[in-house]
Amino acid sequence: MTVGIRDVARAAGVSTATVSRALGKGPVSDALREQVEAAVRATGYRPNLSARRLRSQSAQTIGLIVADIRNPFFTAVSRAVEDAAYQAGMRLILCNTGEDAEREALYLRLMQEERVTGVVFAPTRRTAERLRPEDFSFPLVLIDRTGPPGGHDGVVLDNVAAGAALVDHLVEQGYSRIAGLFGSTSSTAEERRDGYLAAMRRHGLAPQMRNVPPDAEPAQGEVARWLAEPARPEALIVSNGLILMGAVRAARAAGVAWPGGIALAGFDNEPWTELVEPGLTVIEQPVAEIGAQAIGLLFDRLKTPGQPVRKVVLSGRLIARGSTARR
Amino acid sequence: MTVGIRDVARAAGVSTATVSRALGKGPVSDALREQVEAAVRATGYRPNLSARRLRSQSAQTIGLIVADIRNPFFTAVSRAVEDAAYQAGMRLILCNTGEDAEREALYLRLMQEERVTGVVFAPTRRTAERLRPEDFSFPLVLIDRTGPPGGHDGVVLDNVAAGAALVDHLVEQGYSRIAGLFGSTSSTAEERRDGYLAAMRRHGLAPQMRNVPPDAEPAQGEVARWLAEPARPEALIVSNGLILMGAVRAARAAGVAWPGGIALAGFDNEPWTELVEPGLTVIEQPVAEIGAQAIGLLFDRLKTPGQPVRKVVLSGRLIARGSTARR
DNA sequence: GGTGCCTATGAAAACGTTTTCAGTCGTCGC
DNA sequence: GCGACGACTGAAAACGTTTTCATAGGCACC
Repeated sequence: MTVGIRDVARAAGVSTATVSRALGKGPVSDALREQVEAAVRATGYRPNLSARRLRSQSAQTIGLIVADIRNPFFTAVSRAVEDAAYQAGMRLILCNTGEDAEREALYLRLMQEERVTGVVFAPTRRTAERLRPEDFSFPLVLIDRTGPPGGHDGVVLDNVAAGAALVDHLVEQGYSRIAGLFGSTSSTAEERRDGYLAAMRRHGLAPQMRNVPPDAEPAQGEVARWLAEPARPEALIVSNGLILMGAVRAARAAGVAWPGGIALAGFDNEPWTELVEPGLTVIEQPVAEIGAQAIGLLFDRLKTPGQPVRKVVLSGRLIARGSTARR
Repeated sequence: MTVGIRDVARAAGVSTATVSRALGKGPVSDALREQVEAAVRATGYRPNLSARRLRSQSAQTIGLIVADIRNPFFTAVSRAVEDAAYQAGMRLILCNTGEDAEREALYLRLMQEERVTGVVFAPTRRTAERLRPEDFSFPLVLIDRTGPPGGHDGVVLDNVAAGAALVDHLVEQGYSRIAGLFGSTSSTAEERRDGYLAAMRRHGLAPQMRNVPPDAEPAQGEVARWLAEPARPEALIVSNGLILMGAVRAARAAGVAWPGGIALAGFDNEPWTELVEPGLTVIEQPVAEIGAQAIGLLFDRLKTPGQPVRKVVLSGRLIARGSTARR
């Protein structure tokens, strides 16, 4: 029915071993190699990757597990990962967990069954904590969020510094009643909060913090309530792009302008943060670099399995815009 | 080394066939099934999917090939496709082509080699034209863009109607010098242009059209030039979300306000189109529905291979905002 | 009590490759 | 001219499953 390597071998008048070598990198005479290539063209042969993987015990596949591909941060990172992967001749399996620990476990199990070459994973805090390297037969690189030290390679933003940078910037612009709204499921949000807290203390200011599931709708609700309270803060720092969107929606809905009604600053330099008027002050993450570094760490570990666990910490860049104009 | 089905069989005191049946749906006595499950737990056995696929000739995998996952339209669709796929017990392989015909061909070949169950594909116009069903051994469902009639199942927006709806809306709002800027690589843009053209003729207005590669930067450049010309149009209709972003950037950069300087309308109800001030009038596409329908068509065809080719045409929804306020 | 059928099970074949192993042939060095 | 060696090739094993095929046992029916 479907044409296999034996059909090609027969057409070329050689053995299947020779066909395999001609298509791979084995030693074959030029004459036979041409015969084989002609036979491949004639028969329209396409190798069966399942069979190849089974025999060669190498999947040439990397898995990408993120919370939600619609989060622009993950979208951008995934594109970088995909580029790097396909450039190395690997395919990409994509999984969305929706921040659900059960689905995370499910997909990790799937990766084991696929016998993937490696996995790039942005875990929830809960999963990150119980992630034990010895449970996995492939390199696991964590992005955005990190586990306990010494566990897995990872590439993250310097979140503490970034959180502090936003506070410093706002203080410099003349704000003092600076509140923080942070995501409740990731270690990333925690670190940004820690940076916020430390900087507030350093400036001798009273922190004011809340937590919220890291999505636009819950954030919008929380900010709406907050804006309605009598002691509304002068400025609000939020811990990711989706929460920032929720905050902007809430402010619009309540008729509160920024920075006049409340100054806004957050994370992720998504295109729209510039287009909103006034533009939003954000910490830009080097998304492409994060994806590329993750694949780099992964390949390094494949090459040198025994090397010590590495954590690449990248710096964010503060982009000051109108939303935090001088008070 | 790694634990296989024979190890489980040995541990359970049964044959590998019984283990396979116990894990699948074959007929096994309750007693043995429990023994097998215990053995699986004890050994930590994980089936090898490559082997399973090879033997069972069923990959349980669907491929998704889009131009760029960072295009929010594709992001949203991909999420819907992924949800539906995993719900059906299938995995998703993601490919970005960057509107490059060569990569499209590469990835289609990859899908053949993976022996995937089916593929959801948003082809460029050039590839769509030469897409012949008999070249593929799996169902291929086209989304967003469509090929020659009768070729493959597909789900698309009613682009002609949508393009016309934007014109009608602008005319109703009092505009007459309405220009159109359309993407140059997809049949979708062509159809939207056709709708634009037809509606302009119907209203007795003179069309004014340009083409541009469907990305933000080229669009920004083109719109910037256009805005600088003496006979600037009163209104501009653009054919997708990225081009709309380029247009907005160009207008901002040139200090041209909307709708005063130029009215703007486009496609894709992305979150930021609402947050920009004034908000942008767009045609909203039912993205989740498109993804779900694509998987639906795919499964239908697997079940009933011989049925006639179907094309699902979904209607867009006009969301009128300030960018096209009455003139 | 024999015949036939149905269910549960195991042995072994099969899936389509890559890789090992054992040559074969020509060439080189002496 | 002969042994060793190297480069190329083919036969067959191997990868880890599922599936086919055969068989054993139990049960119903006459």
